[in-house]
Amino acid sequence: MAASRTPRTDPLTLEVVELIGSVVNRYHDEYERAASKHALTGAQARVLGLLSLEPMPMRRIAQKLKCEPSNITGIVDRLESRGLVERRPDPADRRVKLAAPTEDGKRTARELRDGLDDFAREPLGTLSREQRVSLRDLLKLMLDS
Amino acid sequence: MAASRTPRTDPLTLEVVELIGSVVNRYHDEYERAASKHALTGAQARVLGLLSLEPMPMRRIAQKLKCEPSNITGIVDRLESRGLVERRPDPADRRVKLAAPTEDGKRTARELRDGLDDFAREPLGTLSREQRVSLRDLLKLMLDS
DNA sequence: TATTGTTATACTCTATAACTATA
DNA sequence: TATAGTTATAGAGTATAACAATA
Repeated sequence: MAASRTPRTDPLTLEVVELIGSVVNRYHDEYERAASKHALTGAQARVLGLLSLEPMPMRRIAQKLKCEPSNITGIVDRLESRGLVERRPDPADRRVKLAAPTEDGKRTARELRDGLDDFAREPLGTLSREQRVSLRDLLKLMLDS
Repeated sequence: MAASRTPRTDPLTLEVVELIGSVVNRYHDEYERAASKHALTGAQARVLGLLSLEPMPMRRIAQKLKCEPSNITGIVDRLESRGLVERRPDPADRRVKLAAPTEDGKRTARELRDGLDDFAREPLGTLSREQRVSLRDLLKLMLDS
């Protein structure tokens, strides 16, 4: 009568959660490895990658990274001292500083992105095209919830 | 004649990598959120979760977490000072200290694990049983590479 | 008054190197 | 001599609170 309601005890779901955990670990390791190849920390690599898509105010970086704005100051400081990022004034609001990647920073971001290919090539390389389509559709479905 | 060889430029693969990145972020956020509900950091939660499966020497915790053994001292110190973990002597080797969860620690680990249900319930909840089976099989295939 | 970025502070995680007690 | 755990140290990320410049 009372249908089992909690996914808590569903072995299949638990197995999938477990597997996703493994994927998360593997992805995370690859990301850190790619970053450290360029002597960057994970946080620095994330900020650089973000800015390579679009320059933005310090405050918005913090929103994207879900951390306090005060932290961004130090991270951008370190990227700037290495010539990968620069701070520009915002003509529209003199309080705002726009962080933007330098040419060197753009190149580093591109190489960093390519470094993730190790992830694409290995775990994903074993899947056929059809399987990758299935995986894509399932992940999209998941993330749209 | 020369078949396109690099997955680097394959849009489908890139899309899947992008989606996996989103899943990684979501999973990571849920994990941190569950940990901070118990006033634990991510590293503390990971160690506690590990020990809840099986008590082990300090050194092995470091291997599992892929960090230096010296770091584990502090993390276990903090867990121990909160009564979640204790250090026991190893009868077989007096150099070794076995870290083990207390009853309180076991309960916390269990609650932490249940906290991940938010992840299982929401993103995974939208998938049918058949879709979860497909996802499981694809992830297994990926991780076996 | 409110907002942007910064500084100051304290805590945690991290790697490295040196130390201790065992083996 | 080799190994397990620890300590000491320094760098980085994090949150909190207070500050200057600007809106």
